[in-house]
Amino acid sequence: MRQSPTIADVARVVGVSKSTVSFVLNNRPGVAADTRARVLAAAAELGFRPSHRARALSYSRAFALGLVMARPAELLGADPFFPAFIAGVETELAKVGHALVLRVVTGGWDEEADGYRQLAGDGRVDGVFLSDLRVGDDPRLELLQELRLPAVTLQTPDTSPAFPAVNLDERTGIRAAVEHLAALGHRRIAHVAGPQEFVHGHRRRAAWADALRDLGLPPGPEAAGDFTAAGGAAATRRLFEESEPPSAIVYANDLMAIAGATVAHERGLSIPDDLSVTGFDDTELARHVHPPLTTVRMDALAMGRAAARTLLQLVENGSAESAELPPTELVLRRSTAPPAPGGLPRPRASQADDEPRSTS
Amino acid sequence: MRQSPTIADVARVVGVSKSTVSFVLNNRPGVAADTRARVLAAAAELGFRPSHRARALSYSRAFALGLVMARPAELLGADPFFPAFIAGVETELAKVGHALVLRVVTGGWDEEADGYRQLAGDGRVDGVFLSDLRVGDDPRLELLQELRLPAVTLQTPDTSPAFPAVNLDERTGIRAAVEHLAALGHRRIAHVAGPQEFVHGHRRRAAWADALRDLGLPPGPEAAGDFTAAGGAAATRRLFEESEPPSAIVYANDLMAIAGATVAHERGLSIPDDLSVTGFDDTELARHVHPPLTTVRMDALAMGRAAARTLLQLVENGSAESAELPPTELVLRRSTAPPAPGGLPRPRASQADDEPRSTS
DNA sequence: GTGAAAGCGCTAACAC
DNA sequence: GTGTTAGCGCTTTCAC
Repeated sequence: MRQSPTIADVARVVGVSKSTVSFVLNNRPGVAADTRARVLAAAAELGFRPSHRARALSYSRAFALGLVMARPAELLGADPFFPAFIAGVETELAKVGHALVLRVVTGGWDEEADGYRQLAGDGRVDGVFLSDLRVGDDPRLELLQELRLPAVTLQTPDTSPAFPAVNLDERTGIRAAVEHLAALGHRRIAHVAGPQEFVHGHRRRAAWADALRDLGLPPGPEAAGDFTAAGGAAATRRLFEESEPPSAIVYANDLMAIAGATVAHERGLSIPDDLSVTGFDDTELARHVHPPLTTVRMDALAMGRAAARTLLQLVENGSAESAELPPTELVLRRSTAPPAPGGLPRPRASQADDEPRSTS
Repeated sequence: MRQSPTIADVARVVGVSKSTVSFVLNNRPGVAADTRARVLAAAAELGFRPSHRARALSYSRAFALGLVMARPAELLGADPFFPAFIAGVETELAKVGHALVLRVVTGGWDEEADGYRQLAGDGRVDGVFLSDLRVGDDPRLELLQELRLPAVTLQTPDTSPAFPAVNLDERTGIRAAVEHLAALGHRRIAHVAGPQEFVHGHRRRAAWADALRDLGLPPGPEAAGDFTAAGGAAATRRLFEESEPPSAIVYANDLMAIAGATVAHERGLSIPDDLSVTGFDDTELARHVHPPLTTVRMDALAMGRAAARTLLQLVENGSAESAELPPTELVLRRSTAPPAPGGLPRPRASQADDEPRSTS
């Protein structure tokens, strides 16, 4: 028990050869039932555990999948996505004995590219998850093909998809938010956007813009954010400097929405009476800020699970279908109300809104 | 370039043996300068990258370190600690070509123990980081010794330390918070604690209690939280039900503080006029809530870096010194002020704000 | 200085 | 059915 027992130890104890043991352990046919039983018994007896390292060398596989998180360090702690996503990924990987290896790069593209190059070159992983897809030609797509590293993208890129994707319909939830605000009487509905170079930032903005258009509302004012609280606060301040400030703001994530609401408070505005706001993500905190945040729920855990399953399949089979997740839904809380001039007495009687209510 | 070139390819090109190439690549002495140069040139030319898998098998080392995150899945996204900690760890590991492998366990102790067992048994990692240390005998300590898996703990356990630790002085920051509140005139300073079975939860509470005692103030009321927003809100409500509610609350983390402030708002209390609150962590959001949160800053990134360096050293040398991080500091913002002259106003008619916890 | 060969623990042809 | 043998790609002892 000082050294972990090997396949050879098991073979010696049973009195068979290594290959027989290997066959049994891998459930291969062609082993006498009796022998099989004795091998299994001996393996259990010795506490045999196959060496992952030896298997990896033999199979030329890492039995591990990789995730490169490229984020400025400040944002990492605030972003609710990765932890939940990772948890989802891991639950699937653990089932099949794969590991998740993580790289964090805080610098620019070069450092990020190096991250993938090392993961691939070292043979540390058999495939990677591609989050934060960039609009247009994401340079990582080409890089990964060059590296021959299988991947699954979060969201399908606009360009020809080289890899299977996990798709989350963000549009439906945002549209529901805009429709909800319009139904309350808002006509000047702004957007604080995420970075437009990212697919998710871009799509959320497009969903807002399209919803306004479809409702026959004028294009609302907008301000660029960066998904950070500081960026959301700054963007909100810019919106307030408009000649005609909005009566409602649709934020591209909860963090910016919460920071934006704070800016409003500090201007002496009351939410939702003077300004309605909506978020995106439905972070745990969303229901615990004042007022509780109306937001679009997205299931990062499910996304992680789906991504892991898809990537595992791709790695095993050489191909995999893209996965579709259920559409995002609007969660009504108390940060939205009719606009101030209308002055309707707020009919907010039933607010036990723990269940998402899709308005579509 | 179809197959990654091996040490044998390099040897053949140069016209030397594999072992010579190996010697050169590992900077071993005893190779003619000329030969060495030719080997290096050929390796560069071929784009040779040593196979991590083969090295791992030869050295019987994984060149990877592990982190098991044990958290209910729903809460993972809300916790600001892990992402920042991981970023810190990774910056150090990347430098020396090690990988970080992650396990997420959402179940109970059995699942967690299995996580460590698998990581060790598979030889996936050479050591692990132990976060969320439990007070008293943390069962993982014994488990890891049994598994012969090197570890570094975040905070030194109360019991005989079997592993080096990375120590963060949380006490100083909390004490500063209590002293700050006392200096403002508060005499009834409450605490919303983290789980007392965890070292960090326990120490933060102790720091608060000790500070009160040292200032000659009466022991304040307290309520148990669980580091989640929901738990912080519930604990805060319990404090308000005291016969003599506190005029200030020291929270064991920002998340609970923000949720607690929301509860206060909903009772019609104004922060900081009617109630002062302080947090712990200094998350990005802390400065972007209303009012900006006075809190204790802790540097999870630095903790990750220190932990990685310590664990690497332990794995290399077989022993390592514990590391001490700079003491936490109080960050003054606007959630603290002198107590209201008349004491705490009677809470407004309390609304039915016991939102059931979402389970998804 | 350099090469041959054994070994890390497993898989997989190919004989018997 | 089972054993023998040759890899997977690297390190390392030991001759030369």
